[in-house]
Amino acid sequence: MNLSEIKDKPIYPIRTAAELLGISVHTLRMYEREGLILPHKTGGNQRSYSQDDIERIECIRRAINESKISINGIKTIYSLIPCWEVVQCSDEDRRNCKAYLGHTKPCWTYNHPNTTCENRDCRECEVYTNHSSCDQVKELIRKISGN
Amino acid sequence: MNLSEIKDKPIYPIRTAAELLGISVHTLRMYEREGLILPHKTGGNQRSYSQDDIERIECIRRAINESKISINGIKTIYSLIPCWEVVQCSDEDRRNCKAYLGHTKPCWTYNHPNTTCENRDCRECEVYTNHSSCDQVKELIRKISGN
DNA sequence: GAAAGTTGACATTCATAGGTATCAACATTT
DNA sequence: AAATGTTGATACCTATGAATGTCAACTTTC
Repeated sequence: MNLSEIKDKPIYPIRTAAELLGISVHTLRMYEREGLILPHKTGGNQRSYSQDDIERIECIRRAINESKISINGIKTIYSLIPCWEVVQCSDEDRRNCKAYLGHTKPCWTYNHPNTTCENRDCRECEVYTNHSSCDQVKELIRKISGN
Repeated sequence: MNLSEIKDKPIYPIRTAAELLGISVHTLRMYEREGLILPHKTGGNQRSYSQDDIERIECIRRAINESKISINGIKTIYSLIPCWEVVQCSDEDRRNCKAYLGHTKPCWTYNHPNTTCENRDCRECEVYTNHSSCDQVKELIRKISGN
């Protein structure tokens, strides 16, 4: 198992994750309801957080507490990620895709029937895993421009 | 004079603009200090608002009041506009450009010495004039992707 | 089987962002 | 000349977003 796989291993139950982050269990569920995070679930539907999840949530909390970006602001920023370039979906897919067309919710909060994304697990998708900070979002926008 | 020139004619002093928008004079100055708007100035350094300015501010207020995006969130979203593709600046320009590299403030809030932008008036620039809403920002990101 | 998890609802606390008000000293507009 | 504008500071209000707590009924974990 390589490093990136280790970091994505779900190891912390919700209470432990909350303690590590210094926030309440309630808040973690709220972030999930808002579509900011996609924690692993056990067979019995219990949340389980990886080291990557912890770092992602720390990043989100910096945006809220230090950069003073509201949760709806973060959702909007995530919705601007050019996911279609990452997954290289078809023009046909794009024409019907709420994530491609919209600008309010992250792409990973939508169902994607009949598209390239329908068989992909958003949790594993680079759009989700590599873009927790504004920094990374802008880097992608720079990268896709021009070619 | 064509329609777009008429709509950009500075005609309202700050008090009138505030009344049209139903907000205080103070709030208008605050939006400007935050870098959300660039009103015209008279020879005597007094603000003067055009119809375009009014519409832009209405758009910003919808983002704040309806979409619940904080001012810092709006600034961050504006900072993601791929301005470099609009003005077609050089690679050299980009390497030294705070707007290209950063992700906290709109490009029109920076000075741009020794770049394509240094002789451009940001007020007239399409980056500023055509991207007051998230809708328009995303549309540009879609447009620049892939070619 | 005890501890910790689940969803959903509801009530509440706390901090602060967004917006207002006022002052002074001064400049511009009409 | 009077009205309206400027910057900058300072103090203040208030609406609300972020976060917490609790309860019930139930399930999963260890």
